This record gives sequence, C-alpha cells and structure tokens, in this order.
Amino acid sequence: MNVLAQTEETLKQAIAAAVIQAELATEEELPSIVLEKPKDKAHGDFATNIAMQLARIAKKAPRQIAEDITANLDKTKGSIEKVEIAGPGFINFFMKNDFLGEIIPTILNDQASYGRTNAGQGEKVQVEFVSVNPTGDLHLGHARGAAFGDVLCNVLDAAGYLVEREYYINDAGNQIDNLALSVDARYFQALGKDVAMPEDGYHGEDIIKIGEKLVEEHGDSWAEKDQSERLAFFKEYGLKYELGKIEEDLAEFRVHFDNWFSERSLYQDDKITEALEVLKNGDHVYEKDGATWFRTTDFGDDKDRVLKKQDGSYTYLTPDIAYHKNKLDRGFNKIINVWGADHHGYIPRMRAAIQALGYPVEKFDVEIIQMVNLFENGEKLRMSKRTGKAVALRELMEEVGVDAVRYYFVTRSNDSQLDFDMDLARSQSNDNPVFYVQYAHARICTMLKQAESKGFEVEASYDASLLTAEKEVDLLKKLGEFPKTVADAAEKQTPHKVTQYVYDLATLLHSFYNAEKVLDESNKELTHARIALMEAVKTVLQNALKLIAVTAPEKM
RNA sequence: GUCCCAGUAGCUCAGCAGGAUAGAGCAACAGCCUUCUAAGCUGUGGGUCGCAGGUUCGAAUCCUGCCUGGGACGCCA
Repeated sequence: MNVLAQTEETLKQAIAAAVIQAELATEEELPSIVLEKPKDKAHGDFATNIAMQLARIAKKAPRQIAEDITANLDKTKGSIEKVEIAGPGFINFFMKNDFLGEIIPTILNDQASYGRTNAGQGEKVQVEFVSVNPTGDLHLGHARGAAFGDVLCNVLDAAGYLVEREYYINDAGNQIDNLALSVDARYFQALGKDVAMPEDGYHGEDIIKIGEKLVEEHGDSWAEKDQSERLAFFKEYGLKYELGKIEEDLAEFRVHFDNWFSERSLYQDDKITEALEVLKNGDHVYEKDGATWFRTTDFGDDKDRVLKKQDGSYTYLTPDIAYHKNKLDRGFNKIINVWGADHHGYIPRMRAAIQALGYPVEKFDVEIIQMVNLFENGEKLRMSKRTGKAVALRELMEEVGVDAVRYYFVTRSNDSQLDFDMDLARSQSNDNPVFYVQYAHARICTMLKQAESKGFEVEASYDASLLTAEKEVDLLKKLGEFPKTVADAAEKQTPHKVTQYVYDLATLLHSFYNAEKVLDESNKELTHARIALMEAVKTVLQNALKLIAVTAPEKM
C-alpha cells in the first residue's frame, strides 16, 4: 500500500471510532467514510463530510455532530497536526508535513513500478479496439480509438488487471467481397482499361496502388482468368496488403496487440453454428419471411434482429455474437469494446446476445469514441472512407508527430466530440501541451546533469525535513497521488485522467523551478534534498508519460 | 418518431458514484531572463454551468420535461 493510502486508511478508522464512541451511530448504521482532498488548501489536506451524512441518523445538526466527532477523535493517529470544523459541517484535517517524508524514498526505490498498484487484483480483462475493416487506411477517427484503447490498456495493466489487447479482423462478409471487386476494377484500370468502380467500392488511393502492384507483379495474366478465381485471389491479396499496412501504421503509432482474431476462424471452427444452437436452445430464435431472427426485444431492444438472411448468409451480428461468446469462454471477467459513435445503436442487440447466451451482462462493456471533427483553414472537413479524402493516420504522424497526436487524443474524454485543428497541429507551436510536459522532464534532466558535474551525487542520502517550501510540499503531495490517480483512471476507464495528472505535475515543477534554485553549492544539504525531489519528479513524469506512450526527451 | 452523446469563460475543453468561493490551456492585458533551458513563471479581467421544474441540509453533478448541435435507428458492416 502506498504512503498516502495508508494515511487515509488510518484517518478513516480514527473517524469511525470517534463516531461510535460519541454514540452518533452504531457500527451497522455508519455510512462508508469518504475522505477527499479539498480543492482549497485552506481546507486542509483531507476533509470528510461524514457529519452531514450522519445528520439524519443522529438527528442532530451537522456542525454539532462534527463537534462530537472531533471531541472523541484520537488525534495522535496518522500525523494529525490539527482538525477544524468548517462550512456546513466539514471536518478538515491538517497533517504534519512529515507524512510526506516517505514519498521520495518510495519513488526512488520503486522506480518504473511506482504508480503500479494491485487495485485490479489480477482480474482478467480483455480490451478489443481499433478492429477497422481491412479495406482502407486508418484515419483520424481510428487514431482516437487506437490511442484511447491503448492507454486504457496501459492504465489497467498498471492498476493490477491482467489485460489482453485484441483486434478483430473482419475478413469475412460483404465488405471483403467489395474489396475484391474494388481491387478488380483498379487492376483493369491499371492495365489501361476503362472499367467503372463498383457502386459500394472503396475509392481510396491504397486500392489504386494494389491494382498497380498487381500489374507490376503479374502483368495482365489475371485478366484472362475466370472471374471467381481472380476475385478470390484479389481478395486475399488485398486483405494481406491492407492488414499489413494497418499493422504497420499502428506499430508506428505505438499500438500493439496481443491477439489478432480472425472473423473467418469463427466459420472454420464452427463457432457460429455453435452460438446459434445456444440461442435456439434458449428459444430466442424464430423463422420469418425466409430469414432467421433473434428475439432481442425480449431484452429491451427496439426490434428483433435478423441472424440469417433470406439468401442464407449471416448478418454482421451473427459472427459477432459467436465472437463475443468466444471471448467470454476464454475466461475474461470483463470484455471492453471500444467502438466508434456510429456503432452505439448496436449496443442493445449485443447486450441481448450476451444475456441470451447465458452470461452476466455486466461482463460486457462498451466505450464509445465520439467523432473527431477535422478543421483546416478554419473549415470543417468531412471524413469519408468512400471518397478516400480522410486524413490518414500516417499523414498525421508525419506532419504532427506521434507524441503530439497521442497526447492530444488522450487529453479529452472519449465521450465528447473533439475538434482537431490541422493547422494548429501542423504548426508544432508551443500551444501544444505535450511540449510543456516534455519540457518539464528535459529541465530536470539538465539540472541533474549539472548537479553531477558539480559533484553532487543523485543517489546520495538527504534530509527530507528540509523540503518545506510551499512549492516543494505541493510537489510531494502530487507525487504521492500518482498511484491513486492511475487506479482511479483504470476503475473509471478514463485514461485522460493520467494526461491531466501529468500536466498538473509539470505545472508544479515549472512553478517550483521558477521559485527555488536547486543547485546551491553554499547549501549542500538542501541541494541534496532537492536533487532527490527532482529525481522523484522525473521518475513519475516518465512513468506517467509511459502510460500514454509519449516520449520523455532529455533535452529539447 | 425512438434511442445515444454533448451543451460549463471569446475559443478548445476538464470537473459530473451530490459537497465549501466552478477550473486549465489558448486568446486579451500587466509584469519577470547578469542566476540550474523564457517551449517557462507571476498577476488581472472574463461565467444566468442550454432553459424550466423536482429531489436534498447542499445540485454543474441525480430525476422529469423542453431547446440546440452531433450521431444511430438495414435481411450493410
């Protein structure tokens, strides 16, 4: 358990004991005690609203209850400096600063593992994200989902969950047939023939390239062959090409998967018929108009859904049900799906499927990534895979840089839409907050390097009690919060809290830097202490940046 | 028409399992480099938290209705 959590636990127990002793509530009546960090420093280091919560139970005025609690409180516990009652009945705790003394040694000892906790207790979680159809380039919107999913995984991992990252490859179904037809048209065009693209074809430049590549490698030899044979080959060729590119782009974006799961394998392993059987046995399926239907309305969906079309083929839903069954059969406590906003309507039917298959619906979770609006020259650009005019992730990485793109996407909450200004991003100006954070890290590196050249040893022992300046105390408290912040981000599935944290930490560092001088050869004791503090801040900046997979440069 | 997300400072957004005087960046204005990197710091101004009810000791946060913007409502994926 980390230092801060321990202090909080001690305080909570002391408060609970005081409430019982003052006979304000019995042990059974006692609500769980909430300790929060007040926004205003004048309200102490910790505050509790327990007196207000007890008002009804104890039938007394909150302030009177607060009086009773503090009168019965064992103030020798947990380094309490003083206790105050404020406002409507808050009890504010001011701690002695020595409660911060353990923070730096902990960080210097734990190094890269500082921030990791066992909050998740080894629970198995699977996150499926990106899962873009292999029919075109990854674009801006996918990048947001990729960044979100990846950082969520990192955060879950740090918080003690066992995470598996998975990409679901849609390598079966209509869109792949369309890919083959699109490649086919581009192939003939590359041969100089005037062939029209299919109506639902993919118009991206990548498909044009595939057509050209095919001509390069095979000449016109495929033109004479049987169409179905040709399309089968083009399908595999296109699929391989597109998947390869997606994997490459994601790798450059620092996103890696533990598992690439093929939709086709569900057909090959009879997983679909298996899942259908389960639904049938549960009496959730019926025949109508020559199609097979799933009665999702039993589970709150708007209307029932088709599983098997009149032509005998499955809808997208059917293999997806089999896929989710397969995921749950793999023993995950929770499966998190990261989907684009345009798929949110799909949630009720998937929830229905989970329940109809006999699994607890709580195991199924969806995080919706809202749309990215792209602006250029003050104008909103439409994104469309069809027209191929979307800004590709690749282009974005080249022009803006991976650090900036990742940081930007993970700064915002996933459930609100986001404006992405290409001009601003391209300009690489100082407006970009990622530089601000990286600069804090680089600054520390410079100081530590100079300290070394002046004969100060970074790992030397130091006197923690010397760190009493306001900015130092602020930094120490912030450093102490890190494990809790990470655990909180994991639990609430809000990776942007980490970005927010690292920004705040950078702010405190810059502020400290301007207020105090670290290297002071006339005061070696203080210098030693501050060097240790800088080393600790550097470590936490690195650990936090690593969670969002942004680099921590040593100089800028 | 039904469902989902959003509406908070001029702009972009945090805050939302109820808590004290609603925050940050950018933009605006005023200061700070003979001193460890000024990609920085310090300060000022800027708000009917979309609107109206309700629950509560207490609501930006929870509930209901409405308004606005976006998205989804396929035997497409």
